[in-house]
Amino acid sequence: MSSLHDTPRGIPEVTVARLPGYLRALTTLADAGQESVSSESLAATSGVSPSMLRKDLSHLGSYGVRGVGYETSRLIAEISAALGLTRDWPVAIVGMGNLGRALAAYQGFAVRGFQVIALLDGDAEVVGTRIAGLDVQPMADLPALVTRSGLAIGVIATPPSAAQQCCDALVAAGVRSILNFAPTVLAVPPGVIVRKVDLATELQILAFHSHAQAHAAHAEVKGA
Amino acid sequence: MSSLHDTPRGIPEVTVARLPGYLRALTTLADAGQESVSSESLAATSGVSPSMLRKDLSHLGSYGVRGVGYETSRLIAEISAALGLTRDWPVAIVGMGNLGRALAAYQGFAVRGFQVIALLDGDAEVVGTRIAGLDVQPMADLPALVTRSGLAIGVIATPPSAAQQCCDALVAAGVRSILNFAPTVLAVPPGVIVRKVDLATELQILAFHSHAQAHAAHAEVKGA
DNA sequence: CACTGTGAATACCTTCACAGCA
DNA sequence: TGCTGTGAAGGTATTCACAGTG
Repeated sequence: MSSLHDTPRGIPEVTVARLPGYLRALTTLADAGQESVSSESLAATSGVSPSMLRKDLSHLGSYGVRGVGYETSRLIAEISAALGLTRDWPVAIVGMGNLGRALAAYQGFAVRGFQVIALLDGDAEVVGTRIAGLDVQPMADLPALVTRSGLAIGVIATPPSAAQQCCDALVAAGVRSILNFAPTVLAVPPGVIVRKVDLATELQILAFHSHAQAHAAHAEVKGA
Repeated sequence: MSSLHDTPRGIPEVTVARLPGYLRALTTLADAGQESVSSESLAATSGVSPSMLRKDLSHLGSYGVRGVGYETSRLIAEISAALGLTRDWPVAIVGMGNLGRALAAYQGFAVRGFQVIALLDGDAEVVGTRIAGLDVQPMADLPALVTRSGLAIGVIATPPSAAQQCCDALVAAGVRSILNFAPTVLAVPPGVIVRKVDLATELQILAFHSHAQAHAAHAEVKGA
């Protein structure tokens, strides 16, 4: 029943990755005053198929009502609980270059429960400067941040050459969840989870499709 | 043989998504002077299994030498060609809020072949202001950008409420590849490809794992 | 009756294991 | 001999189709 791709609580990784989308769709519906929603309608809003939505939700439990649908507020509560959004998650950003500063200034982290509590940099020149209302701290402060502030999530925004070293420092301090913006493959011990965000990769994937399409269009013209 | 998940040239979507990673690993190796690399070594650098790497590369053709490995420069050329990186891809960013400005300032787009040629905004107040060396243009300029500059990739960095409208404008102007930073599901006609980058989603996935781990640790303490 | 929850079927992706070739 | 390229096997994810139920 449970497999290698299942998470500790038996929820498949792919399902976990889709839950935030459902949560967002539900929040939108709830804000609009909808108290109940069918799998068909919620699936459409979330951009997935109704059967996939139902299968995903079935991993959390049976929170729907047959013949009716899902109670919006109930489902929001259940998904939030499953994702662990009932508590706050302190975040630290490591690397105050172009990207790090952009991330610090961008208010996208200030969503439900996530808060940037510290900015760090390995360069003594940068430490102590003030960015987006926070004093940049040295890497040596990491253990104290974990102990005192419960830091759980680290964001790596360093150049690729420094990423592994910063990752090691985060892991050594006790951070178990890392969001990596550096274009590098990070090596981490078991139990530490890394997710990667890479603009260059995304653009190259888009380029492939534009390229393929231009090709196809050209072939069509030649064939006609 | 070919399936629904295959791209026009018969390369599976998952493979396309991994090619940029191989390309980066290869570039690193080439810069270090390595002229040849085995699937085992390249796979390790790219963070995948050797068999997956070989299967992926086999979709592009037979560019390896049995008993030896892959010639670094040759493979770089072949993957670049497959991804369509042999030409330039002009990019426009739509939405000059917090995120859009951060993206415009961040030099992450300035990788091989990608160049931000225009910044756009729907707000007349913002149009005409200068950001990161470019004058912000009105949305009405989109068709001309596509015609005159060959704009092919649009980046949406607007608030979610404006995202669909901007997406429609991009599509109407002829843009077929969209990178969406807004937390919304975009509806697009067939032939248009959308990729999504969402910090909130990434953080929530990480929260799930931290949460699950805290749970597991707690259970262990109780059980002991 | 309408819609959920779920076994069964299908499609897809990854890994295995080895044939084939420099 | 050593490593690639690939059919076959195994495992995962998605869709189908319908039994179950408020």
